[in-house]
Formats: sequence, C-alpha cells, structure tokens
Amino acid sequence: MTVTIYDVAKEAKVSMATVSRVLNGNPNVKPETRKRVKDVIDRLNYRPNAIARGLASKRTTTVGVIIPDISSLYYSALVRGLDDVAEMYQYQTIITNTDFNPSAERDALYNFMSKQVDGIIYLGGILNEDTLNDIEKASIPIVLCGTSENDDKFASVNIDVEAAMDTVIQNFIDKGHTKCAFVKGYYSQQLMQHFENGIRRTFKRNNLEFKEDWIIDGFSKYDEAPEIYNILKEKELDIVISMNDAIAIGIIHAAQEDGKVVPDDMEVLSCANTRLVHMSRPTVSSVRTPLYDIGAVGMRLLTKYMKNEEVDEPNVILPHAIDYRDSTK
Amino acid sequence: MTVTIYDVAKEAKVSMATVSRVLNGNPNVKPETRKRVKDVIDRLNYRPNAIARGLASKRTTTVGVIIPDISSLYYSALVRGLDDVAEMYQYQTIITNTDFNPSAERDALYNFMSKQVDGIIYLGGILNEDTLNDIEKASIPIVLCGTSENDDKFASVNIDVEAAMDTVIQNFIDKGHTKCAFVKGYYSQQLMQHFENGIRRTFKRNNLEFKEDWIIDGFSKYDEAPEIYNILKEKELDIVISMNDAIAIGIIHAAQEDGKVVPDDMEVLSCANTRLVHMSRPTVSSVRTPLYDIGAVGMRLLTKYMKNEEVDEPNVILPHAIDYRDSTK
DNA sequence: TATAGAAAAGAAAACGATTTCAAAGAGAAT
DNA sequence: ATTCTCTTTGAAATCGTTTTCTTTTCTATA
Repeated sequence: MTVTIYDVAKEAKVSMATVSRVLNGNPNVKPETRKRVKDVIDRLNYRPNAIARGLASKRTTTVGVIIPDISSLYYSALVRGLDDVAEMYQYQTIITNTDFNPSAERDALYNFMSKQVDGIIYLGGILNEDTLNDIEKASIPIVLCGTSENDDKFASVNIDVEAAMDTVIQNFIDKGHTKCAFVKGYYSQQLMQHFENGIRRTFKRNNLEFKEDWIIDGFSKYDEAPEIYNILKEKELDIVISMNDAIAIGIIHAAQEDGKVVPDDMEVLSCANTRLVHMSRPTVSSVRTPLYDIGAVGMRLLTKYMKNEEVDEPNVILPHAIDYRDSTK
Repeated sequence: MTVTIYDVAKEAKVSMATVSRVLNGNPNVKPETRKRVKDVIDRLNYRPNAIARGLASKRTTTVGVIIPDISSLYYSALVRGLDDVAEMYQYQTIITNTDFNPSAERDALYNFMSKQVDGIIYLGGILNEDTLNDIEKASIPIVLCGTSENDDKFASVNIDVEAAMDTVIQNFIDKGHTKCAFVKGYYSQQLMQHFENGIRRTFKRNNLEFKEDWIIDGFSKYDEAPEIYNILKEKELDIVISMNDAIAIGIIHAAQEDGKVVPDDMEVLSCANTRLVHMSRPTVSSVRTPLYDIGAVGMRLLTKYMKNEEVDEPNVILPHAIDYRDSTK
C-alpha cells in the first residue's frame, strides 16, 4: 500500500539504516550508495512518515501556539510573524484559541505535550502554577510573546510598554493635561497591568493623581464604543488611551456622532498597532508595537532552544515608538 | 522518566491492552478493573503519547489547513470558525500560510500527508493536478472552503457569489448605471473569476457591454488605494465593486481626499465581509459572506468524512445577503 | 455438576521510523 | 602478506501505543 522505508531498503538492496542515513543527511554513506537510494526514493515516490519518525526520534518539528483569538488583527499579526520564521526552520505550528480561558489554556498545553511538540509559543493570559511545573518537568522549551510575564522563569519577547506609556503620558502632561482615561481591551491581565503601571508611574512622577475611575474595563468590541464614549463624557475625560485599535476608532466615531471633533475636543491614542490605525479618519495615534517582529523573534528564539543552540539573552525587549497621527494634537 | 502505558499496566496489575481499553472507552473491561486502572492513571498523572497512538492507530486527531494569509481579516475569520468546530470534535489544526504560492501549497500538502493528518481544509488557490492525485491516492478527506472550485471532485462550502454579484449589478443597472469598476484583490483566481462571471452575466442579460478595462487587478493593500482611485477617475468609473474591504475603504478615503463625496459622487461596494465594513465612515456596503460559518460548516463536514459518517450533500452553499450601507445610494 | 457461550484479560505482533552497536570492507603502512 | 585504521554497512533494539488473536474467567443453563 503506502511505501515505507523498508520497501526503499529492499529495492535499493541496502538496510533500513542506510536509507535512514540518506534521509537524514548522515555523511557516513558512500556517494554511490546515496545516489542509488535517492533514486529509489524518487522512483517509489517515498515520503517518510513523520509520526513514526517522531516516535523514534522524539522530535516532531511541530510547535504549539497558544493564542487568545486568531481572528483578532493584533494576534494574527503576531502569528504570521511566528509562522513565517517557523516555516524557515521547517517547523509547523498547531494553534489553539483559548479566549483567555485558563482551563482552555491548560487543556491546550497538555494537548501539546501529548502531541510531543518540540516547543511552545505562549501568547495567552496567566499561566497556572501546576501547568507550569508540568511544562518544566517535560522540559519543553517555551517562549512568551507580548504577554509581559513578570517572571523571568521563561524566555520572552516584548516591548517596554511601561516606557511607552511613560512617554505618551508625559507628553500629554507637558501639554497641560492632568487627567486621562485608560480603556482596557481584550488582552492579558499582565499586559494591561504593565500599561497601567506605566501610566500610573508617570502621573506619580509629576505629582499628579491618577484616579481609579479613569480606568474603563470590560469592553472588547468596536460596537461597544458608544457606551464607552458615554462614560468618558460623563467623567469629562477628553484624553483617551485605548488598548485596542478598534475601540479607539469606535470612540472617535462616537465622538463625531456627538458633534465633537477629534483631536480638538477629544484626543485618542491606541496602544495596539494593527493596520486599522491607518484606516480611520482621523488616523489614530498609537504605540508602534512591532507585532510581526515580536512573533518572528519569539519563534527564532524558540528554534534556538529547540536545537540546543546558545541563547545569550532569553528576555528580549524590542524597540518601540510612538506614532502621533491625526487623533492627537 | 516519563510515565508510559506500561508503567500504568504494571502498577494496576493488568496488561497494557487493558489500560488501552480503559483509555479508549472500550466496554470490555470489568467496572472494578476500569476503576483501578483509572485510579492509577490519575495517581501517576499518566498522559498517553499521541504520537505513539497515531503510529499504532493511524489516526492523529489533527487536520491540516491551507490558507493564503492568516493575518488577513477575511481568512482569519474563516479559520476561527473552523478552529472552534475542530475544538468541539477534539481535533487540532496545523495551519500553513501559502500566499497563493502553488509550490508552497504543494509542500504544505505533502507535509500534511507525512504528518498523517486525518483531514485537510483547503482555502488556497488552485490545486495542482498531480498533488490532487496524490491526495486522492492517500485518501485523505479534504474540504474546500470559500475557494469556489468548479470541480465537484471535492466537498466544499461556499456562497453563491455569482448570484450575489447578479443582485448587486442588477440593482445598479436598475438605478440607471451602465458601467462599473471591478477591483480584484488578494483572493484565489477562481473566486475572483466567479465574481467576475456574475458581473458579466448581469451586464449581458441587460444587453449592456462590460468592458475589459473596467477590471482592475494587481493590488492587494489599503495603501495602494490612491493609485486605484486615480485609475478609476481616469476611466470615469463612479461605481466600484471591490473584492477587498480594506481597498474599498482606501478608495473611499482617496475620493474624499480628492474632494468627492461617497456615495454621491462615487459608490463603493465590497465583496468581502470583515468587521472593517462597519468601521469606516461612511460604512461600506457589502456582500454579507458568512465567513465564520463557512469555516465552521466546512470543518463540520470534514469531521463527518473523518469519522466515516454519512454525508448527504458534499457541496454546501450557504445563504448570503447584500448589506447596503452608507457607501452606496 | 458439567458445559456452552459470553465477557474480561493477556501476549505479542504490528505501526514505520531512528539509533546503537557490531561487523565487514577498503586502503595504508609495515 | 599482515596488521591497523577508517569508512561504510547491517542487525536488531527501541519508541509507546493499538489491535488481533488467544486464553482465562464468569455466568447461566441443562
């Protein structure tokens, strides 16, 4: 039926071991033998069974990816970066959406372990302590991308979000503002915490109070923006830092609907950096997070671990910038 | 080191076969034995090795997905639908981005075969004849989602895009228009062909000529829209059917930049149906393609094939609608 | 009490590769 | 011609399951 390494061996009049050597580029094969085997492989159209290979070698050339939601522009940009690098290094990815659900994350992780993935990229929420231990016990390399884990236990790739927020807020304060709304989004708690920390520390440094009720949480979609806008209006907050692009745009639209002009009557800045920021009018000022690169660098880092290469810096901080566009003055 | 089925068997004082039976819910196990084995499994924290399982059973609970670009809103929406259903049926997906590159598609397909996937979801361009034969030979179930393959050789899920275009164009013609631009996008040739066919047939039925140079091809990104707009202006085309949301929005913006008012001076309708259509001003009229559902239904269909269930209709056509928003009169 | 038949359990052969270890072959040096 | 070394090859174990085929153990009936 399907042609196996045994068929090739028989046909080429060598042992399975030799075929295996040819397959894996082992140099200890006489050139003529190699050629003979290769010819047979071509002729029989033989393709090694990756599952059998995985069982024997304990390597699957597969990496598991945990992600909240692939249909989000933010995460899919990350994933594209990570997939492209995986492809370069001949790995495939198994992606699991978890919507930040801890038990879904746990299940996914155990699934990965059972499928013997060579490594894991984690873009999720908070890792459960027990699950963590199990991953460590299985000694599967794992890299955290853009989730801003405090713990230096794991390799990670991020930007310095606190610094980014510091810059943004200082800029607003320098222009005479003393308050701002912070609209959270559908991201991991820690990531949001880091953003918040950045905002807080800048207010503090300037001896200004950051009021708890400037934090607006619990919204995740563009459609909910009018609701958010009403809250902003009520609280008389005309500087808005939104973690989410789509929500930032929604707030702008809601303001316009209300007869306001952005940025004259309200300034909006987004912390995400998807294509959307260019696609609204006015265009949205934002923190330039290199999403694709975070994914790419994360996967590159992971390949190093998977191939047991030297890693000089396990916690990578990528550069960021603030792009001021038309939604701010 | 890692605990295997053998360890469980020894500890529970049964054979591996019995443990395997418990694992797979085989009824031929005495309840007390079952309990004993289960207890040991829990105690040892045993997790079956999916690779070994795959080798022995020839089932991997994995499906391969071929997709042009996961970072596209269009495709990631499809994928989310398909992933959710896969998850329900306990399958994981391996996703490969191919950018419509035929050789990348081929490689991905062979990779899937070597990894012994239980099924394949294809959202790509055109399948190569040889590759096709190999898939058939390997008898791996495959479902085409939203790629509008003419061939009824494979199961598929689509909307009737020709009918959709017919409706749209007839509507424009009824309002007295006699020409329209058709801006292609980053989708499969066949899909675009189907859209084009729909447009053509409606013009023909109305005894109107559809001019070849109304077709604008070769653009894929929002940023390129100003260029497209210039072409439109030159050709004096004020009705624009864009296959891509982002490009539709870009054209609207370019028109506005040029002092025109959409829809008064130019009407724009998009064939894609991503969240973007709501997020521009004016909002974009579009064909309501149920992307998530196409993915979900496609995966459901695939599970039927993978479990050898009865399939009554392998070529599913999902309902569509035309949503007229503010970019058309 | 014997016994047929069903239910439960075990032994061992797959599955299709890699990998270890030993053996054979080929030259080179003496 | 013999020995030694290095290269090339093969035999067989191994990876961790499932599955087939027996064998053993029950249960119910005669």
